[in-house]
Amino acid sequence: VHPKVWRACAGAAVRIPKVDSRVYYFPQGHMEHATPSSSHSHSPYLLKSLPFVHCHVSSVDLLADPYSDEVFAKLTLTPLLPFRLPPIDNQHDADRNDAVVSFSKVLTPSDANNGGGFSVPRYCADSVLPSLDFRSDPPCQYLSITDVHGVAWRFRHIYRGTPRRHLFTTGWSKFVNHKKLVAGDSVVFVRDSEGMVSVGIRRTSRFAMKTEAVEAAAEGEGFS
Amino acid sequence: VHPKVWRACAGAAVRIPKVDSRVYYFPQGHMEHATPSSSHSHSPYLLKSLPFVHCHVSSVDLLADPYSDEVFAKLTLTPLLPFRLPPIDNQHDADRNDAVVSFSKVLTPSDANNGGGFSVPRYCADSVLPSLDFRSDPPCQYLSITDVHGVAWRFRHIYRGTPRRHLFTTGWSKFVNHKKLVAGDSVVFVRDSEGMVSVGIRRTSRFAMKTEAVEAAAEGEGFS
DNA sequence: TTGTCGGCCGATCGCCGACAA
DNA sequence: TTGTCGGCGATCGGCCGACAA
Repeated sequence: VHPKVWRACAGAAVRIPKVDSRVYYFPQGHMEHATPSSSHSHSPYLLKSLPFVHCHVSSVDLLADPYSDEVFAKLTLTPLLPFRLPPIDNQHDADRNDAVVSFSKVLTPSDANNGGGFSVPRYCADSVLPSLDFRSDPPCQYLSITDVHGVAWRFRHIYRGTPRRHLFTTGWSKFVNHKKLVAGDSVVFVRDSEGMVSVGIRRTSRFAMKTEAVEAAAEGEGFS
Repeated sequence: VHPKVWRACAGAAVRIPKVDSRVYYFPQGHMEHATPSSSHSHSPYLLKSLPFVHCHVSSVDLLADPYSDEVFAKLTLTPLLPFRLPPIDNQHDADRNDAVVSFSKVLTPSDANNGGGFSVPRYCADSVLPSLDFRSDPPCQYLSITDVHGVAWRFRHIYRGTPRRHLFTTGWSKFVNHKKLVAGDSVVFVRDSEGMVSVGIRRTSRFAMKTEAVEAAAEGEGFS
């Protein structure tokens, strides 16, 4: 998954440490996010005695679940128990220089219901999507937008109605049904520096379908 | 799965040994049916040196795959290497006394295509299905038919057209789609001694979707 | 006897502007 | 600006008899 797309899907509040940085691992927080069956069985002594563990981040993978499209981060940590190194800069992003624009919208019932299209917020159409040719009436174009797996989805983007508004019509309901989206889920549109548009989704917290993804996401959110 | 339904689905050619009987296990046959990756790795010496092994059947389970509906038998075998006991009677079926009637049909493209019903062969309608009330015109009834999992399927059974023929209309395509049936697959209708009608399916040999079921079925077919 | 076809009717899908929040 | 609604046209599912294999 492209890092910029991943970040847009995960949301602005999520911070992921860089490779080779140092972080503090909070076992208690990880335990509370894990499933009840697997969490309370191993090494309670260690967990209780160590509120946090200083670790070295040896790998960071930004991944997406093939089934649910949920994004999550997989971190490999190496404990640095005897040492105490000053944390290095986690702020600087190597991928900050290439500009991307993204827009996220929570799906309304009208967006998610079958038989409906998608109301594209004005700002999203203006800043993320390719601009329409307003000489035609109504202005209309077909967009090929790729998801986190690289699969391209084709949407008809039209500007119509009174008053005028941006809509996705043809292709939208197939996307909703295939991704099993419901009202309350979010979609994220991202335009990278070359003008390519991607789409990601973030599901509302009606419980996750895949425990591993939840645990891994919790792992990521535990750091800051 | 009820033994009679299981047998109708598996086909008349399939013979399954009884519990506590003695059978000969042919490792070579089992190997050839197993997947290439798992078959050629273990104990080739034993397999080559023993063309068949005399075994005691300690359990027989007639099962159906929850996803594909494919029926298969699971046998538990105990080798009787030092002994040679005369095989006991495998012919007598404890469940032979209760009479059942069954009919099997290979699905035509018209049966399997969407938008189509199912042509019920005359003999199947006469001998397996409850008889219609021919005073109404056209004669028509709704049938509740259970599959191997005990799930009931409702079919509209009508006798119409010129010339007259038996058809399943409403409910049939839902069954075909849910079971993912295609032309060449078979359906089996069974009426037990109490008049209850069941339906089973047998898929054509475009390759099986679940390896375990194939191996187990091959295990069953290896005996005779 | 029964497999396939074209006709046809009704249900659903999905595009539309109206209107109001 | 944008969420929801009713209208309605196109498409599709699926029931039908005709006809031939």
